[in-house]
Amino acid sequence: MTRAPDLDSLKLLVLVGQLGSVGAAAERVGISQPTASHRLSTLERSLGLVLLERSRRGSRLTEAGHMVVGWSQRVLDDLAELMTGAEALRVRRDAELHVAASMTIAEYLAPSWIGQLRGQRPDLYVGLQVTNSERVAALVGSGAADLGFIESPHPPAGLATRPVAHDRLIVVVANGHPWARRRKPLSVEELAATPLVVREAGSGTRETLDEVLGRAGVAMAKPLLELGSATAVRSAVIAATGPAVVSELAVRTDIADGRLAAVSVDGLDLRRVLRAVWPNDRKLVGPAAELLAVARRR
Amino acid sequence: MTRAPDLDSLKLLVLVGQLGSVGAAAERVGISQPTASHRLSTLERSLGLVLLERSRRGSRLTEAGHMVVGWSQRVLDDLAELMTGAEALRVRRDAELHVAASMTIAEYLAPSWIGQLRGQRPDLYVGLQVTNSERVAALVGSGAADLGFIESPHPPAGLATRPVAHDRLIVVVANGHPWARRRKPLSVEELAATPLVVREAGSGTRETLDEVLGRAGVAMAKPLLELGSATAVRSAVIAATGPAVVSELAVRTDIADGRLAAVSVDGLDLRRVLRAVWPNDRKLVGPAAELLAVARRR
DNA sequence: CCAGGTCATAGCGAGAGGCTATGACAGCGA
DNA sequence: TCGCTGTCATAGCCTCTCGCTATGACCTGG
Repeated sequence: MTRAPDLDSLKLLVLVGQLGSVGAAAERVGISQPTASHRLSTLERSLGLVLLERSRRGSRLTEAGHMVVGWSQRVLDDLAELMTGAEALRVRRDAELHVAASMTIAEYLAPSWIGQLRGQRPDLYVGLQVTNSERVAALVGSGAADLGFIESPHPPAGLATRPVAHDRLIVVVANGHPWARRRKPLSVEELAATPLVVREAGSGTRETLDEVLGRAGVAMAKPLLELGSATAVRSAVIAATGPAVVSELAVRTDIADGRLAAVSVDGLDLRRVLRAVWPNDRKLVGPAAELLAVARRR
Repeated sequence: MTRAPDLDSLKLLVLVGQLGSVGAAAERVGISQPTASHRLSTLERSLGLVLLERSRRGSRLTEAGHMVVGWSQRVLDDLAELMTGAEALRVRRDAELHVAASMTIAEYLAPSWIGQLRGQRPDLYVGLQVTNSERVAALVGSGAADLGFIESPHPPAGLATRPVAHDRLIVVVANGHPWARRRKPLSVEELAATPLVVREAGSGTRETLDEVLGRAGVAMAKPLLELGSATAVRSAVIAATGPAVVSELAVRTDIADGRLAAVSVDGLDLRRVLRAVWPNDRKLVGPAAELLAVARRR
């Protein structure tokens, strides 16, 4: 059984690939050259692969090394998001820029935005508060937050607002599920009649779903399961608990590589706009304006 | 300075979230309850967040805990791909199913496919050989590989073939680059006249690019830089070395969250079909057929 | 009020992983 | 041809992390 490699070694490997030398990579991460050498050997042993072609004039990645670097890169990128996200949650109190966001945005978009902003301004501390869209509006309105991001269908009155991204709720099922092989879209009635795995009442995702179904003139069946985060819903679907309705942001990669199947529903528009909000009377300046610019590009 | 959390602790946290108890999660990963308890405390301290709400009847995730679990989930998923990928490279020799794939497919799609197949058949060992599309065809033709995946524009003669996915090369630039703010698409001539960061000659990506440009009647300028993997190209673009042409698979997430900008090119069709290939005379059976099925669904 | 469940603390032992010092070897210039 | 410089590897030591067991403190339910 191969144990999980530690992240520092992966980072080291990536650096060796970029810098072409074990010693240089060691210096970059602040460890001695022998230590780096030893760590890389350990990594190779633990993966059972030769990753580096060592010579007296430096080290180059082998074929396998290139592959592992590619995979490591993604692990490390995601880890960086985790770290910036965690930091933003942590420094909430005494940050220079106070951001409030609804859950989906906070989980899938905000860390990346904040990370990019901090790439431009490394000494800027950003605080992130996550609540539901209604409370985001209140926080921005009261000045407790400088900038908010909401997923609510109704832009709140009294606040300046601007769309930053689009999102769509989708019906997903595990691969074994009969719906995965359907060729015809589901009817709204069929969907409404089926017990689903959904987010808990009060969440933006759930609200959107209820409202869209209501507008289509149907009432949702009693949920199969109510869960407190998109991640939990996703896990339940993968475990084949049943169909679910969830933001495409949460399952984008699962669908891209076939782990989950998206089921289209006839005549149901589950798109929604993700918006930035800020106090109406103030023009956005400084870090808040920069963050908005980062969020808006794309 | 917050150090990188170790992956085992993240996994433990995810399990606590699912199982609702520290002890149960500890048992699941094969460590003692006190050890798990201690590790979780360490994780909380290192992130500076309270992740669990402990009670005498179990432990529940806090708000911050939910966020961290979501971010961790993605780190762990990527790590799982790394591990299956590495294993597939390692057991190449004595695997029960021999797969050969070109680089882009091997890096971005194959680990997920193999992971899903191994989810169904845990004791099946899959070996992965990565080379260029031409050699993949040769390996399959000679029987050295049971199933191949190629990104070449010309399906090789004498082999059964079936499309499994689509891919597209795209022009990407860093956000500061002038092209990032363009509203008009680039002309083919403009693109061809600009030195680009590209994959090395001989790679499927480079071949596709050369061929498409040739068909459009232009010749590519001398490359700014030639690199040996899509990951390296991506890094160069992020470092603002210059524009690059790379598979969308490599930069999908970067574009989705605005780290890189895609530039459209007028009248250039850079789509390509990714195909499975296998010997013409044999009907696919067993693991090879199963893997093809996994790759084809979506 | 005890039984069975939870999580936390204490103390100990082993091993991972850090460091410095040194060796081996290739390439380059004098 | 002979150092000089730069590469990576090995050896030996020491620290501190992280695992374990044993135990405590505390709810909940019978």
